[in-house]
Amino acid sequence: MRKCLLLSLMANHLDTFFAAMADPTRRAVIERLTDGPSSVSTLHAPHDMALPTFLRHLKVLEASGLVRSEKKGRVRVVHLEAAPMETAEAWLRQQRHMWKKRLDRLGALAERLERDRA
Amino acid sequence: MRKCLLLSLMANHLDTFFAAMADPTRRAVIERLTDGPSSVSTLHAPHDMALPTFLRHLKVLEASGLVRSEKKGRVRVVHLEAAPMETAEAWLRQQRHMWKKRLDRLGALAERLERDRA
DNA sequence: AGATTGGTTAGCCTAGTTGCTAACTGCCTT
DNA sequence: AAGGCAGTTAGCAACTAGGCTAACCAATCT
Repeated sequence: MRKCLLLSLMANHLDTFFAAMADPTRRAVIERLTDGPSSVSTLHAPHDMALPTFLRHLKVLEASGLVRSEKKGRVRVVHLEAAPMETAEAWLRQQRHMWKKRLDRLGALAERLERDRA
Repeated sequence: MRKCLLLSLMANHLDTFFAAMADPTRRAVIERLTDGPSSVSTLHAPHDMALPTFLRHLKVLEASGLVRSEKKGRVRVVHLEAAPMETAEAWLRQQRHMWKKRLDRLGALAERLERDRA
């Protein structure tokens, strides 16, 4: 029961995380933030879109937990939060691991058959 | 120029990959497929939705390259394709790496300041 | 105080996604 | 050949996503 709750929470996180990453603008923001916090308008500058539109991308990132921000005076400073990325990476690694394990079992089986035939 | 083309191709792959992963039904299918290929209706069984709806999820997965399928007689067999997952995992790892490197630089700087103050 | 800068809210539009049902094709079994 | 099973196509409704403009705070600069 406990585990089920945990899993569904994580599922929800994966939902918002992957959805957040599915947009090139948002991935570019993430890349940009890996070398340090930055203000909204600085982040906005290289992107050819209206500021309100861009702001909504930031909100999506923030809602997914990938990014946090606080306001100092009239400028809002945004910074990266690595934890959700680790969660997702772990999930992917897990899937690949399962997949590889199965292929190994399959390989072993093939080898056994080969040996038996000889 | 060549690199730019490559990057934009990858960007496009990341788009479709992350979008594909943003849905719990589709992630469940991926998990299921890690332990072997399976037919459409077998994959469908545990999901409480109409078959045509489910089929579209499969199409999304196939379009993103995560999955391939071929038809044998009247049944279509679906199997996992690990490469796109590796690409995405690599991208995430890269971002985390950049982030960590920056934190290290920051740590070193702090340490230097500390030393100077002493 | 008034103008400027940085961000925010509200509202609109278009395109795409996710669910459904109904009807159809094409292979297999009897 | 008839029936059923596996999948597919077409078309509809509800909702979300991503873009825009216009108008609006609130902090700073002159």
